[in-house]
Amino acid sequence: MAEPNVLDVPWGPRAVTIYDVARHAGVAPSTVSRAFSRPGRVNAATAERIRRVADELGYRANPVARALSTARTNMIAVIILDIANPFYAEIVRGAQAAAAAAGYTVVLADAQESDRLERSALERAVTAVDGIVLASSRMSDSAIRMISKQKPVVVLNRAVVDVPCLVTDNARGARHAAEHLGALGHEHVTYVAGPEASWADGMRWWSLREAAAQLSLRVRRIGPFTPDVRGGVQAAEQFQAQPTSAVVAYNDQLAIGLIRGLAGRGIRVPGDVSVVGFDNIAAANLVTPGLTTVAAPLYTQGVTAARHVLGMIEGGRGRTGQPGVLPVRLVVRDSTAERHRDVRQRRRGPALAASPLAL
Amino acid sequence: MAEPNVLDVPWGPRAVTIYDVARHAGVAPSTVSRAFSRPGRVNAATAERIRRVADELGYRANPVARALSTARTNMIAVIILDIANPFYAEIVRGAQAAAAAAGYTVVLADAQESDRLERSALERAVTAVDGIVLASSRMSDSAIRMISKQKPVVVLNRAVVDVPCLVTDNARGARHAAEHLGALGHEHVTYVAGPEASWADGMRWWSLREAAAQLSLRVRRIGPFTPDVRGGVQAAEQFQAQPTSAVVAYNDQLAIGLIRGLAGRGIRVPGDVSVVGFDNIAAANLVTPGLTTVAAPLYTQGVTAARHVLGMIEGGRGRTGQPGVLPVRLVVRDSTAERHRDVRQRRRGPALAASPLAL
DNA sequence: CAATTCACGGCAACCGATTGCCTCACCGAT
DNA sequence: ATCGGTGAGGCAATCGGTTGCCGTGAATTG
Repeated sequence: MAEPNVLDVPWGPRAVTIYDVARHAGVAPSTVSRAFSRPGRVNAATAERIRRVADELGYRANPVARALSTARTNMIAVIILDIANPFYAEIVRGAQAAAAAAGYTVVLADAQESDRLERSALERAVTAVDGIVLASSRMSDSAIRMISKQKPVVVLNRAVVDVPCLVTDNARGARHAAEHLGALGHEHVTYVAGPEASWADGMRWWSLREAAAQLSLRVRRIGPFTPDVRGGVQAAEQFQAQPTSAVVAYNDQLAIGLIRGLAGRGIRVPGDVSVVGFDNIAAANLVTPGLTTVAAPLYTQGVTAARHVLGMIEGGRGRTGQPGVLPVRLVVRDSTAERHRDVRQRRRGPALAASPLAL
Repeated sequence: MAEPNVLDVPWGPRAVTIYDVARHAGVAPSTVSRAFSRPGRVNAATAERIRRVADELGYRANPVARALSTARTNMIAVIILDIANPFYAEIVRGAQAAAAAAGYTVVLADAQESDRLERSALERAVTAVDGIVLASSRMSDSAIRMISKQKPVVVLNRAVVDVPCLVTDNARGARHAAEHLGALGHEHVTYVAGPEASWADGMRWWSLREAAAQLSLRVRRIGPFTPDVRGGVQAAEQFQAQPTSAVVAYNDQLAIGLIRGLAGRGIRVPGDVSVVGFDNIAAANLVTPGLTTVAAPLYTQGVTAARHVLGMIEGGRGRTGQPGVLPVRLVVRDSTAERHRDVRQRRRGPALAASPLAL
């Protein structure tokens, strides 16, 4: 009778609050609140009764109200550039696991590779969450520093002065790639570059160059290309103009696209050209040939980043000194092989034959 | 002097509120609030002054406080089963675009294929967002109905009575696949099943069966398998015991894994076996051979779902009658071909030769 | 036995924005 | 001169928890 007909109301009667519970349990609202959030503060029997009443009424704390008074939302944002990029999946998983363990929820925001969208996502996030993991960003260093002044921020795969960062060991990765190719007899390596705004791209190219110099390999760079399969196909066209027997690509998508593009031009991998990628995305093991690539501990990176943010939320400022560096390893699959001088091997390679370069 | 040293405070002094703005502008807080949210309600000159002061002070409305009094968070949750599953990427993109257009933010929650995690994600979401898009779910119908009583919910790729749903035309998709295979001369099709809890799996198998009957094809079913590449590799083993010349897989990952697994056993696709997948994930076009698959308008599905949820939030209940059905199309690539009776074609197929079935 | 501590629960003031209602000033119209 | 209308702004309640402080009765202590 006093109960309104549930079917009439759009989405149920207004949710039950601590006030409802308090009334039914014959206590003050504050006691209800403490019964849940301050164990030991209220008498065990009372707490039990409150909990029972709350259960019967179907009470759920309103996180918005809680957030307003505590200034804690118990959420951290993970901002990724592109949800379609499998690279982020493991990072997100790791962050989610670490956050959940600490009672936090991860909200994911996808910037869709757009500076503008990233900004607006951040704009909202900064006021709505307790901390932020920027899993690679296209924004300027100073913009990131700005955000970092307002909320705990950890930046991934990029070094920003005065902001806690967590990067993978691109230098060592590039070195591994160079050594691997060198050991296979390659003497000339092309680097297929990703976005100019990418910090990782700079690191990878620079380190590859460095390593190549030490190993007496010659390197050159083509690009930039958009870091997806399409970009790789485009790269193939440009590569063909001046081919080399070995390629290191900014990431796996580029590498995969490149291999596709080469195949379309009758250039075989690894028969004619060896290709190394970066990131070890799931697809790297799906394509034919399997892609040799530099793998980073992505899950661990996610966990570490989230823990760090959480630490900054609870504690004080984070270490903003040197960026944390995560180890990498080279996963050797079938896209790299010994260099072949033997031209007979190339069955359908007129374009290559026309090239002045000896592969 | 009165200003505390910014460097001393963990994350800036307490954010500036409408009260600060009001004081500096010499008006009441309510006027500040209206200046922003109720255009025309305050004098243009006053509004302008308030806006200027707010800018100078760096005022940003606190979404939590706003949400508390309006009972609107302006967020919708999109819950996906597995962030690593590329299938969801386009859906999320579409939902995000539609939400953004309406001034809403999408928060993504990844259930990691776990009923428990999905539940807890939902548990939190239900109180923290205005509406929910369940992009496929492993929960029970009744649990979903429960949630749907509390907040606007739209379910994707699954039909739940009394809850607004949006599915792709699995029946037609299965028919297309069957017709395509039939036209290529295949007479016996194996369905490689996905999770039993998947509504889509049931639909696909059932419809395939139906279509096959009409086309006088014989079908059988193996599985269930986990809907990832690994599952597909396992399926290959089981398939080999009783091979057929054509296969329809629950989704692309399974199809890709199956092709891998078959290749490892010397069975070639499409030479020996034709394979059709579902979903048309990005990788379907990356693998070799390119995967023939049933494609659905995923982006559109995301847009539609979000619009629907938004409509329910603003308006009343949603239509819960028949589920909306989105059209599909068959993308023919290289994993399907004419059936070969010719055994010479199989160079390394002893296992197949041992089979009693004529392919 | 008096003094003090302690456990337990209630009161009420927040958190920051929104909004219904009221007041006041000023307008033209009667 | 009076009245109704209207534009502009302020007051204060409200959303639902949280938490500092206080009061009470009981237990502990010297």
